[in-house]
Amino acid sequence: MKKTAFALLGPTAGGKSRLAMQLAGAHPVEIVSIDSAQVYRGMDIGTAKPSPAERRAVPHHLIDLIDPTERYSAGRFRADAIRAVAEIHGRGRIPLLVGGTMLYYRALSQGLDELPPADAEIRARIDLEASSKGWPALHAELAKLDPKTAARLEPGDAQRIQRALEVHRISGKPISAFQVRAKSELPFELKAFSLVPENRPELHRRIAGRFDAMLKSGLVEELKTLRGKFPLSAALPSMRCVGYRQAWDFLEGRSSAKELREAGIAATRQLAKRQLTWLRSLPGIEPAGRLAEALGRGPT
RNA sequence: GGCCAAGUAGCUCAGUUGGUAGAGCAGCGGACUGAAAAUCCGCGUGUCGCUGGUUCGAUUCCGGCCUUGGCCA
Repeated sequence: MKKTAFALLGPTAGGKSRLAMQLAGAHPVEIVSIDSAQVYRGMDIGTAKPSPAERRAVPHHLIDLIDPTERYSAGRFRADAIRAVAEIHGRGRIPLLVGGTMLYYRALSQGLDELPPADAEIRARIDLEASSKGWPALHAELAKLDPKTAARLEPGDAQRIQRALEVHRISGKPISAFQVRAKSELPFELKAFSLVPENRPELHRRIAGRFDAMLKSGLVEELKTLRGKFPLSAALPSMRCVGYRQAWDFLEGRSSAKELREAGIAATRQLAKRQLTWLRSLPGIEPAGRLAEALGRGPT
């Protein structure tokens, strides 16, 4: 019989971490982060990482994996998460995956097809082409190589057009040939729950409150320190994270303190909205209210 | 108190030589396969400050009033 892992999903600032810590007080739980931003070392304030005290009280995994100059991926998350869950089971404890990066959750729960990994050099070359021709031209090129993928992508969807061209250049095959949605079995059972604030105004209040708290705790200072320590650029995935992107503009003198606050809060709301869209589309997710009960009875 | 300017979408503003109006941002919905806190798509009725007048018709022209900012007392 397969062992079980639990997942707690929800929009940012929705109270997931708090609930997770609470549950960890009552059950032998270790937390696995499902968070594409908490993987960066040194990005603590803006990603609302659990505090050192919380991490001492309850083991947390998949946090602080890479420097902000590096890149992570959904594929790597899937492998890392499967390994972390196995280790926790090996210790006779319960894995609780907590986070809001829904692509990572889906990659874990539904699997990923075997695609060639990213290639920084090819991406740089495609970026260069795009800057002279524009993305619609590259979309037209893609239409010749991979009509199926081109048909489902918008001519302005830079990121996906680039990925599709990248896969073709690496493998000589269209990305659609890889995307067969192969069934990939997880070595454990995964039960997912979602925590969503009662209403939108409440969520928005929490988001504003939390962003103000981040500014007060020194989000801008944190970024300034990171910029002194690493050769960062605004194009890096780490620097596109909510809060850091806006703080970057502020440090570059492109926005005022007031604009930083407003843009940061708006970006967080938009993130939360996308997370809610994901949550509505994902199958088999139960309300978080049932999680405590499930942990209590679940055979681990 | 006098003079001047501005009052149009939640915000910043454009516009209508008189035929009831549109951008950006915000917001809302959606998509999503190794960058995903990313990337992209769709959605715009609002007493055009209030009130009289002129007019077939006023958000637009004229008068008065109100509010805000500036200058002068």
